[in-house]
Amino acid sequence: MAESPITPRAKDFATWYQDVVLQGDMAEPAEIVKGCMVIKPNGYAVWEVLQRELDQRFKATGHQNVYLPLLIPESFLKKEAEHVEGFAPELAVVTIAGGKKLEEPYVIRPTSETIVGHFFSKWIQSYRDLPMLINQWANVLRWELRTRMFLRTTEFLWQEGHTAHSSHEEALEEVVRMLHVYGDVAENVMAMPVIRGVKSRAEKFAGALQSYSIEAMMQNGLALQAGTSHDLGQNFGKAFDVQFQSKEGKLEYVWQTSWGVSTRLIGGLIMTHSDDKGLVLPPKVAPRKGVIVPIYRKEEERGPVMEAAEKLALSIGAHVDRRDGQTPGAKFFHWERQGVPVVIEIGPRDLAAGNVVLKRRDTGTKEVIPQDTLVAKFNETLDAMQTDLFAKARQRLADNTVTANSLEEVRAILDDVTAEKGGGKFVMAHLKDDPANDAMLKEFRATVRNIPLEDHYDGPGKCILTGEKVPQRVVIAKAY
RNA sequence: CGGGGCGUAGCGCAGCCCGGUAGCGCACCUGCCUUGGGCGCAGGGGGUCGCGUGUUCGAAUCACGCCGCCCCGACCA
Repeated sequence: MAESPITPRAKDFATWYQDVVLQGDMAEPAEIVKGCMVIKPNGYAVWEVLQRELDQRFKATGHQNVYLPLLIPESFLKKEAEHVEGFAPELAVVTIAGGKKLEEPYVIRPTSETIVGHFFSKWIQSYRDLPMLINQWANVLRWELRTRMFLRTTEFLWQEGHTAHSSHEEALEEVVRMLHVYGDVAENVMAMPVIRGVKSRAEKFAGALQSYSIEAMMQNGLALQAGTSHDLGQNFGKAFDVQFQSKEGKLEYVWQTSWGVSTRLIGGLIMTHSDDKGLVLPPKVAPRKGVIVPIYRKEEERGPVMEAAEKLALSIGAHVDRRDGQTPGAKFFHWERQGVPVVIEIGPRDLAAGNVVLKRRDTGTKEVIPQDTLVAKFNETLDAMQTDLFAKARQRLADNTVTANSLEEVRAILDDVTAEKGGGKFVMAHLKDDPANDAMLKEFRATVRNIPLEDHYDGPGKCILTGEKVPQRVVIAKAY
């Protein structure tokens, strides 16, 4: 594709984000389908890495994958009052199929709790069938008013775990366990620090007793909900009659959970690490960790250089940029924009000296090293970059998290923040968990992101709105 | 859905106000030459000007309608 300049973050953060996605060849707007995007090979490869990392962890915690229908009978949605109310505005409905009007319309799944409820009721009879631990990798569709690639599109890819348990305690353990799986992948794979916490009542999932989330901070200080895990209580169990016979022989409703992360993670990844030169991918999610750019001047140099390049590539599993007619300079720019962690140059001079040149994407540092140390140095550089990216992001989170002890302070901090200007903050304040209080924050377009599990900033205090004593501070921020 | 911007070659744009049959840069193709951070020169291919209707002898250009994209808000993973 044609490669244009990237708008600097400081000038226009939203445009910068778009430029990075486009220039990194991650995705593009579907254009012919409103609100949808095409995830291109580079973007999909990152998704595959995330899928693999997550799926491994799901399996390790006892879950199995299934696939459920895309179409859900409309009546299903209505069985859980709060659920239908929450999703009704964003549903797409199929009313005609096979040339005939359907007796009962289907909705295209916005999520699968209802259809899971139906099948759980078929599959579960006894406590021996519990816990039931399933997950599905799927697409879902929500008619969004405003879309941004990866962050919010009408159709997106995600994973939704659904589990049923015999007790609330066990279900809650599951909810928290999966929240920590998400936190682990976010921090240790994506190098994206997150705050694990409980959603406020106003922000919880429609139909859940309680929702948990991991919240990340983007480079402009805005929050991104990067994953959610819900305690569904017995709400869907009751709506879909999911009962089991206990050891004691009593019929009881199951306790369910659901949890999900989506392709939105890729948006978070981009807005956490990338810079004005383009995409920056932490080594652990980079589909291509290293690329070798061969350099030769004369035709007789070409053979030996290519040979050395191929051999080195094999030793570290790197890709050789064999394209002819492209100058090395053009190739460097190309791979830089693709976020490749390490680019290795090898030319006649290196060949003569037995060296290679190693360039690290995030710091831009170049190092000349002996060829026989490449494997070690390459891996070491990847590790260092992974560690440094996380440290840098964590520092940014710390630097932009502040405390406030009154509504006025919160306002002063958040009032003038927009996505364009950047400079958003996470404000830690005491606030009672009451939807009426969340509503007060709307005035400056902020929301309660979550109530952290780890007590980041002191203990109990007085609610900045009502003066009531509350156990801890909550995270207030503007969000995507 | 409200406000703003935009839609002309694969990409970025000019032309539109003042109607006369489409141009520039990059990319692409051919040849030569080059290659350690976006090589150069020469030649060449490619567009029913987002869609529709209307006004006109004639519409990229004017009018009306529609569609899509981006930004800002309300809604949301």
